[in-house]
Amino acid sequence: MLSERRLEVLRAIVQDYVGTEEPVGSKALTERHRLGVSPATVRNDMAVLEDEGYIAQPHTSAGRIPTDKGYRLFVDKLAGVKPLSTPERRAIHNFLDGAVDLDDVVGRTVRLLAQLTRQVAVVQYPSLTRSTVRHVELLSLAPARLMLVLITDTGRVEQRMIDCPAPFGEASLADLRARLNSRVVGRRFADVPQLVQDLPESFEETEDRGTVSTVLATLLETLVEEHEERLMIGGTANLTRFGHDFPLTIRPVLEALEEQVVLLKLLGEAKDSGMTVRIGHENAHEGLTSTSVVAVGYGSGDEAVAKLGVVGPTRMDYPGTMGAVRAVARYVGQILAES
Amino acid sequence: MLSERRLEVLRAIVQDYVGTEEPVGSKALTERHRLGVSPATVRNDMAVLEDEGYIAQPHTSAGRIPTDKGYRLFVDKLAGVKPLSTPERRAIHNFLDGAVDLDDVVGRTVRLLAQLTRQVAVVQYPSLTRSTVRHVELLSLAPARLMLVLITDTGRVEQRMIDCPAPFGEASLADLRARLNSRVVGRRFADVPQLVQDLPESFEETEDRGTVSTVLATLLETLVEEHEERLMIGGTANLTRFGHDFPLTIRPVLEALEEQVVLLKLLGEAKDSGMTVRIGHENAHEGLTSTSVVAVGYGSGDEAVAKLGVVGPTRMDYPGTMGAVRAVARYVGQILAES
DNA sequence: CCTGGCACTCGGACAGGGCGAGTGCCAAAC
DNA sequence: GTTTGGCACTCGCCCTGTCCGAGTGCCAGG
Repeated sequence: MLSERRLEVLRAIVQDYVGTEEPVGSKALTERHRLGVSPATVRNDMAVLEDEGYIAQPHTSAGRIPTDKGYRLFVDKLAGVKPLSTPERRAIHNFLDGAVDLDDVVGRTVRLLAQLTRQVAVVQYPSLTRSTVRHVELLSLAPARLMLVLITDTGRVEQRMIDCPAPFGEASLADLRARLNSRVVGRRFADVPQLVQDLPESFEETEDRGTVSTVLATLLETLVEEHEERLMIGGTANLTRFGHDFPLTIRPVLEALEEQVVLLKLLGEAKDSGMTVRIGHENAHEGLTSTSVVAVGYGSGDEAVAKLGVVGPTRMDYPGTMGAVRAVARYVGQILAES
Repeated sequence: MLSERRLEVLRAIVQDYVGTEEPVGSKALTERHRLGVSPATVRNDMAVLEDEGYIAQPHTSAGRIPTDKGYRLFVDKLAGVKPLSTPERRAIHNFLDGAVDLDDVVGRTVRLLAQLTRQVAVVQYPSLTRSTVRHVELLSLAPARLMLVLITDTGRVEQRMIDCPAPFGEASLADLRARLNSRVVGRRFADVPQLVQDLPESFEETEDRGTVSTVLATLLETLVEEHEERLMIGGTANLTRFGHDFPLTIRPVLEALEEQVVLLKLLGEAKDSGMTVRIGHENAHEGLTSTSVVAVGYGSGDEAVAKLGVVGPTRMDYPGTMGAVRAVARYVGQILAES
C-alpha cells in the first residue's frame, strides 16, 4: 500500500502531465505543488511509484509519465468528477433545447460533447430493445407491398419494406394493424416477440395467415438485427491535438472509429449504470491502446436506453471529461423524457 | 498555347508526382517516359511550364510539382476517365446488392467509395425536393399529437411530430390523410406546396380547419428545412496517407468535414449532370485549399436526386478517382430505381 | 530547335560538441 | 527511520558545420 504522500505525488504527476503534455520531474513537482517536502524526497517516492508500475520514464534522464496503471489508480482513488461550471451547464441546456427530432438530439449531443471535452464524442441512438413501443404502423404502398413503421417512446422511428406473398385487403390490414397495436403499444420492444407469437393463429382465413406471418417475421427481424444499433460520432478533428508524434497514433484510431462494430462493442462493454472509464490497454481493440474511453448510459427514465461517451488520449483530463459526459447524459435523458 | 510535347511533359510530371509523391526532375522524367528528347530539352520545357504557372518548385534545386492550374489542365485536356476493372465492377455490385434499406444503401456506398478511391467519401441522401412522394401518413399518437411521415420513391422516410391546437377525430384524420395522398402521391416534392395550398379551405368545420392548417404548415416546413439535406461521410482514416508533414494539413480538413454545411455547399456547387472536379484553391472553403473534390450527381432516373463524391489531396489519381466515382454513382442510381 | 557539358545552388543527411534536465546514491541532519 | 542537500553521472536534444547529390540554368556546338 502506498503512503498518503506517495499518492499525492502520483496525483500531482498526473495533473501536471495532463496539463503540460511533458514528462514531469521532481523539481518541477515541488515547485508547482505544495507537497511540503524537498525534491530529493519526491525522487525517492517516484522511484517507489516506478517500481510499482504506476509511472515510467520515456528515457533515462527525462521526467516521469503515468502508466495506464497510474491513470487507473488516479481515476479510482484520487480523482473526483468535476462538476461543470454554470456557463457550461447553461450551454448544454441552450444547445440541446433547440432540437426538433431524435436525429437532431443525437446530432447536437455529439457536437456538444465534442466541444465540451475537446475530444471525439460517440453517441448511441436509443436502443430498440430497451425502449417501449409507442406505435406500430402498416402502410400499403403497393398491392403486395407493405411498409412497417415502428415508433418508440424515445422518438426513434424505424421502417422496413415488406414484400408480401399475396395482396392484402385493406380491411385485413386495418385489422392486423389494430391487433398489433393493441398488443404491443406501451410494451418494451424486448417483450414484443412473445406478445405477437400467436397472432397468425388468430387469423382464420388461410390466405391472410401467410401474409401475417411474413409481416411478423419482418417485425421480429427488425427487432433483433444488429443494424438496430446506430450511432453517431463527431469531433474527430480533436484527434489532431494528440501530440506532435501522432501520425502513427491517429491512424489506427480513425480506423477504429470508422468501424461502428468496434465502437458499439466499446460502448457495450461499459456498465449499464454509473460511469465506465477504460484506460489504454484496457481497451480490447488494438488501435485504441493509447486512448481512453469514458462512457455512461443515458435514458428517458431511470433505466439506460443507450450509451454515450468520448474517446481521447490516455493523457486526458479525467475529472473534467467525466463531469461533462455525465452532465450531458443526464440532460439528454431529460430531453428524451419530455418529448 | 503549349506545344504537344510540353503538354506531354506536364502529363508525365503529374503522373509521376501522383505516383511517387516527390518532386520530379528532368532526368527522372526522360528515364520513365519515352519522350524521345534529352533531359536538357525537358528542362527548357519545364522552364516554360513554370513561367506559365503550371508547375512550381518547392525550393530551388528540387524537382517540379504541378500547381492547381497544372492539375486543372491535366484534368481538362490530358486525362480521360479510367474505367474500372472487371473485379472492381463486380465488387461494386456484390457490395451494394446486399443493402436492405436506404440508410444501408448510403452507408455501403460511402464505404465502397472510400475503399475504391482510398480517399474520403461523401454521399448525400436523396434530396426531398427532387424526389417524388410515394406516401404520406398521419398517425395519431396522442389525442392532440400527430406524427407526419413522408415516404419518397427513393425509399427515404422523414418524420416529424405535430402538436395540434385541438384533438383531431379519427374520421377527420382519415379524411385528411386520404385527401392529402390523393393530391400529392406520385408528385414531386417541390410541387407539393401548390398542391395543398387550398386544402384547409375545403374543410368546412371550423374546428378542424385550424388543425389542418397546422398539419400543412409542418408538412411544408419539413419540405423546406435545410435539415432535409443529410449526408454521410467515411474513409477519414485515408487522410493519414496525405503526407508526412500533414498534422497541419489534416486538421482543417477534418474540421471542414465535420461541418455538414460546408460539405453540402461543396456538393451543391457541383454541376447537376456530368462530373465536377474542384481543385485546390478552386474550393471556396479555406481548410480545403490543398484538397480536390470529385463529385457527381446520381439518381434513380435520368435526373439527379443527390450527389456523391470524394475529397482527397490535390495530388490524387484523377482518372482513377473519376472512374470510381462515376461507376459507383451509376450503380447506386440503378439500385434506387429498383427498390 | 535540340543536345551535352558545366558551374552553381540548395536542401537533407550526418557527425560532433555543449547544455541542461533529471536521476540515483550517499552521508548528514532531524 | 525519514528527510534533506550535495554531487557525480547519464542521456536526449539542439545547434553547428560539413558533405553530398539532385536538379537547375546557361551556353556553345551540332
